[in-house]
Amino acid sequence: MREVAEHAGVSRMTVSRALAHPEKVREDLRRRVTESVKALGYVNNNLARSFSSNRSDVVGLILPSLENSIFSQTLKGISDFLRPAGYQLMVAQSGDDPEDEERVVAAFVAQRVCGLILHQTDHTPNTLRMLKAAAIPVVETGDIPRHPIDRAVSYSNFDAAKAMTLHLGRLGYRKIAFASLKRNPRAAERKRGYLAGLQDLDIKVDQRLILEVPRGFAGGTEAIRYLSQNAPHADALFCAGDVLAAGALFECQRCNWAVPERLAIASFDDLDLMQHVNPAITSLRLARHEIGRRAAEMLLDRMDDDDSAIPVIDLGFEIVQRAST
Amino acid sequence: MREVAEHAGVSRMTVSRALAHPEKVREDLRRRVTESVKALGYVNNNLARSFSSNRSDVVGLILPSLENSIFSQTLKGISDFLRPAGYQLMVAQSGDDPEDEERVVAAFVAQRVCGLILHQTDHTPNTLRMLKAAAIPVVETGDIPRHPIDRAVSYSNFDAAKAMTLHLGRLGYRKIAFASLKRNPRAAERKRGYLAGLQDLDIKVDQRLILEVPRGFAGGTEAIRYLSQNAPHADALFCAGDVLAAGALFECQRCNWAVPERLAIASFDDLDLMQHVNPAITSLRLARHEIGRRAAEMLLDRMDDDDSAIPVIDLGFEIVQRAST
DNA sequence: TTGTAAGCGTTATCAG
DNA sequence: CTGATAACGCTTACAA
Repeated sequence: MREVAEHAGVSRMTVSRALAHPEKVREDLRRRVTESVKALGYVNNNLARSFSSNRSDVVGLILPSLENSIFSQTLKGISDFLRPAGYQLMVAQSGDDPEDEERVVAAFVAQRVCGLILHQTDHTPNTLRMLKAAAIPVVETGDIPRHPIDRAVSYSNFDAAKAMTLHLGRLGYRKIAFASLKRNPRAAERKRGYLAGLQDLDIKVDQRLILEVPRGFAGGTEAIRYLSQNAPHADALFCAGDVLAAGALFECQRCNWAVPERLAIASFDDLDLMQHVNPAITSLRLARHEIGRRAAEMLLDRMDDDDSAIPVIDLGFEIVQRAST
Repeated sequence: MREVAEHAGVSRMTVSRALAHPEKVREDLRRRVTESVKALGYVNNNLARSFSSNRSDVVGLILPSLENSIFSQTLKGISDFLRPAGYQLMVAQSGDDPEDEERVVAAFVAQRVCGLILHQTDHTPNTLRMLKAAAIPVVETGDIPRHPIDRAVSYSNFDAAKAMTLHLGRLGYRKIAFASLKRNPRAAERKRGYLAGLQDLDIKVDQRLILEVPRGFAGGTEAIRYLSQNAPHADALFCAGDVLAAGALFECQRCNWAVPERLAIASFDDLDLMQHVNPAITSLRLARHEIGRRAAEMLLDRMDDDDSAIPVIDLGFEIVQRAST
């Protein structure tokens, strides 16, 4: 920057101002500066800037998993909003383990991120302490948290699962099976919603209809195999996981189980895939991209000390009825 | 840090050393420092550290798209390697546009990332200039670059597509259609490979069999509709895109086109999906997670000024023959 | 092995 | 609107 200042015949301070607050510098000087910057190929040192001003423009994002397409949508939503606003995005995964999350939060706080988006609502006491001490805005976004740290943008896993269960009940299904995922707090909430839905429908819980399977297509395959052996009376299967339902459908095709006649299938996430398979799968549409966008927006508002907004935004969901139910 | 130093009764320098090079501090002092750190809840300021030492521990990653599951795999591979090594990951997307990439590179260079992984091999002159000026290690990874900037870890889109075309030829298919993606340099390379394969097979190029479709399942649907109207003589369809092939298969199911009897389908990427659909789809298995891991590894080697490694690593591919061909 | 002093490149502050 | 000066919190280099 010193070189630029000399080249333009002004002080370093003027260069700094011309770059950060152009409106505070007289037109002619500003032009001389920008020309010198270009001539010398000067690249601002953001590290020094952040350090000096004690405020960085890097947002941290912690996702349960980096290779899950449903999180990619949120990631993109966040990035789409952040980048035009001049912010950078740092990512890491927590594997849905609060201890892992704690380590990442520690690293991000050390990195002095200016804000944090957490796709998780369970945190260790240490994480909460660090976040409080760091005093940076935080937006949670995997579920509607019971005790939000700061702000939250999400849908309610409980409400969505309950609504789908009621929907299946309204369609006449009574032996509704539920396939959940192990060690996944959001899937656990969905299971709670499913159980609440059954209660509203006056259907007694049948433990044989509640399963836990691994994630991915293979989990869906497993679910169908389990049902055909242990619970052939099931008339519908509600899958808590993204691609479980598709895996289940593919296995039904192989077993010649007609969907929805032999078994109806409903899914929790409306991936593109759901509307292209045969038959198309009934699912819950969640505004995952929008959640990311809004979370980023909220974070930026928070950085400007805008306390006006509602602390928790529930973006809801939509049941998309298709041929599989 | 001053507070920690006072609390532990040592100099700030000793604290710094105890944290960065524990082996260079006597046991008892080291313990006093770590205890003070814990007692005061001190979090190291990585910004100041990076700024002062003029070397950050943040790696930049630029992907064509953030919401594509095939890139997620690479992203995860990178993250899995970087995080245990104590590095952070900053991500952004380029939309396969070299101009966009240039903007992101500029931002990342300003941020003083210690290395860069680019999932792209076409760059603007300005990007190259910046990268050279910044003198940071760069690993390219979307294809085998003709003129690598620094290092590269990838497979060859050309080789893979050619091999699959030859494979289809060997199976007896002669009217092999190819579905490519618009504005995607990697798909363009794959098309070149397809054409080279045809030549080796002594099959004359039939322009009616070469299509360009939008990405996603819908593109596959479109490909089948196009073929049934304009090129019903096609006996195989080789899809250049990740989910195109699945979309095509689903449309075949709806049209009652038997796969592979009426039309064989081959895919470029071996997503999990490919082995679960009916029939399972023949595809090219690319070590996407491994590419990420190796790219990160190479980057870290480069930072230690390790010039020993081979500049370009071709991780190859594997043809997975399944029921669809 | 530990401590001292200087400086990294920028912005905040205040004076002109 | 512009410029001089002093931080910012850490590490490097050197001295003890």
